[in-house]
Amino acid sequence: MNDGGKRPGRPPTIRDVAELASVAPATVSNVLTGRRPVAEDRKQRVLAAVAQLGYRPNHLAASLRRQETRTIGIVIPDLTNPFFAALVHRIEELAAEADYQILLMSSNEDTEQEAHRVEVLLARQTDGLIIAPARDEVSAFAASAADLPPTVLVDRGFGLAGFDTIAADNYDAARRGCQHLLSLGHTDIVLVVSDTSLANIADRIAGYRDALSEAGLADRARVVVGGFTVDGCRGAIEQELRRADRPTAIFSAAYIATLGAIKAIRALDLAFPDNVSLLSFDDSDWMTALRPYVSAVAQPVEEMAAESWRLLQQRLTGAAGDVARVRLPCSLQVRESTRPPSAAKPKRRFGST
Amino acid sequence: MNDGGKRPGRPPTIRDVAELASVAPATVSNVLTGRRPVAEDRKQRVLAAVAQLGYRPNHLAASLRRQETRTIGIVIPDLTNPFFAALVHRIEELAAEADYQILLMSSNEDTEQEAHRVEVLLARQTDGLIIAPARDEVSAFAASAADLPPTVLVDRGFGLAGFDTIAADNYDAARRGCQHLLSLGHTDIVLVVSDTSLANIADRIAGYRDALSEAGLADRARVVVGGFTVDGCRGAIEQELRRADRPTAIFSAAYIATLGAIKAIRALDLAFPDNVSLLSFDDSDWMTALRPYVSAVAQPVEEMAAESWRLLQQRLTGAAGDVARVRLPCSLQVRESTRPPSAAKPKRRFGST
DNA sequence: TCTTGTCATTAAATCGATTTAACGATACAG
DNA sequence: CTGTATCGTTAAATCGATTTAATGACAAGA
Repeated sequence: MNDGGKRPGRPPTIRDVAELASVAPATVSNVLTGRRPVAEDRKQRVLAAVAQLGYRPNHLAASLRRQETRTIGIVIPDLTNPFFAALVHRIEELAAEADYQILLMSSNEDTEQEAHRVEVLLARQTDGLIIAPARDEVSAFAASAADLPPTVLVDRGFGLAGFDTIAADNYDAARRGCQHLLSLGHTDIVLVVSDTSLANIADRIAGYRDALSEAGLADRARVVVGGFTVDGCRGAIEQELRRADRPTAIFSAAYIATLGAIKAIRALDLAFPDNVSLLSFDDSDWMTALRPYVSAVAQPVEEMAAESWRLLQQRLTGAAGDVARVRLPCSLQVRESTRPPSAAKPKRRFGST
Repeated sequence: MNDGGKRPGRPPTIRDVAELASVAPATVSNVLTGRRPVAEDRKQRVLAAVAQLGYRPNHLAASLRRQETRTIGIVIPDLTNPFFAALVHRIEELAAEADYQILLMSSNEDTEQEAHRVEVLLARQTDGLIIAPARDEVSAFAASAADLPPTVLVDRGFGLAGFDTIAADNYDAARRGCQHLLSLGHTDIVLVVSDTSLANIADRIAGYRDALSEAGLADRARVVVGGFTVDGCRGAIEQELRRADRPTAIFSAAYIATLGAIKAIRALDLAFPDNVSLLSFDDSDWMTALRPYVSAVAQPVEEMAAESWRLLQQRLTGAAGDVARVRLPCSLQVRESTRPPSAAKPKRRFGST
């Protein structure tokens, strides 16, 4: 409200505060940062001046001098994917508690955009980076780990040299999911994935295949690629469901694949689990809102976020040792959409519409 | 890879580049920013030096000098709400195109946290702010509009003095939604909201009430408050559904309320639209994945994001005039969950589980 | 030949903080 | 009473860029 008559139109600087309190700028700094002791009376004068001027330290200047921005960059493929939204949400929360802020960028699953965004973050002197890479190669976003500030890779790029990496145990999760379906008696299980080029997905495929092999059904593996859109997945799944040897179970190995699967089943006037069992990778509130509850493999998003932040913070404070590789276990939520295959395969129609 | 022998361990500065190219730092700046002309031969020398050293301008230093950070702060109540996730996603995309980066913060629906986050953003010299406030008063996050850089308020705080504000036309949307239900013959329509203190919600309630009044059913209005959690909403709705005079239609006026409503209906072994019609505020992919498709009032998220960015950018470039107030229309998606009330009110059980 | 003007170039000032190093005052040991 | 240590204080240097203002070279005009 009252600018004390200093420098009209511009926010007050540490110099203004110093002048008003009749001390040196360094003293103001010492009061505010608490780095060095300041006599009580001067401290009060400074505090009063700060209050009177409504002084707010320019974080930019401090960052430049300190060579530390307390900013971390986060790059994710797509914020509209609830998995990444939840991840970012939690990381932001944890970072804020430690007085770190986040610069958020989406790569839109595109390596070129990703590389550009990382470049921008580097220019902005972010203290650290948390990246969920679009691809599993470092070359996509940096020449090498050495070119980057402390960086942790989450969800993708697991095990890349020089980085702390965190991912869900996709292999184990897919294997257990498939075993669950096998234990129900399914032998025709289609795995629906978005894209095969990601290690994540490759792991899920491997887990699925291994579970089948262990059951002596290696030759029954059927993997369908639906792409990164709901409609793409839906189309691919519809095609499978139209075949004469229709699968008795669908294991949708991605968030969009699940949406696509549900829509496909519905589009063909089929029902789960009556006509096909459905198992989803990625859990959400909707799984228990849908009519028969949808069984799902739940990724430990919160833990992935927590672990990402923990590892990054360790590096930031120099308390880190060798690069860490953390695999976090998924949990299998058996609900209603997975049941033994019905021998008759009845085709049920709906009353509505 | 090769640091040219300059300053080991520290990234090269403009001085290093200048020295290597045998020019003044100012010349390097002029080459890189293109603000003043530089002779071709020197320009080439500079560019070569930049490439050799792997020089990357320190954005912090530039920001400090230019008094412009090309950073905008975004504060939203909750990133796990798909509405806000989509909003942020789109704004980030648009901002990136204009070479602006975003600092993202969640207020967690809490005004204290919100005020603190805004304070942090101010200290960081963000050029502009986009806020979806936790409450509709300015006092929650600033003494007044004058204390803030160019700021637009989106979704909430519509019409607050001194700000560009953008919101969906909640009143009209709720009114039309209710009219739709009325036109189907419903007279017992319960409106479920999260919280009544928000203007947004008040508008929805008003639209709902007005639609009822216009139909001469003012006294039939029933508004249920479920809070900000799915379970809270579910509980509140279950209670309504258990009453003897069970409503024939539920209008869930928020994302969580819809989830709660669906879960409540299911928990009581009821079905929509057979036992109760269901109309959702906020659309999503899931609405057409659920068994009977869920009718919904769709908020224009993309447009809200676009308009937010457009207005902010106008202010940033000084091209703006009076504060703008933009109401964007919602669209009513009539699908399968809304139907005429059945006279018999049959209680249908599911076969499964 | 001597201005006058133009233009690329650069030395120096600047942005707003923090940190270093120097300083002066006081307290204490010898 | 002198010499040393301690401690709060501050002038000045610093972070790494941009911008201002001054410089010098050269061309055109008188």
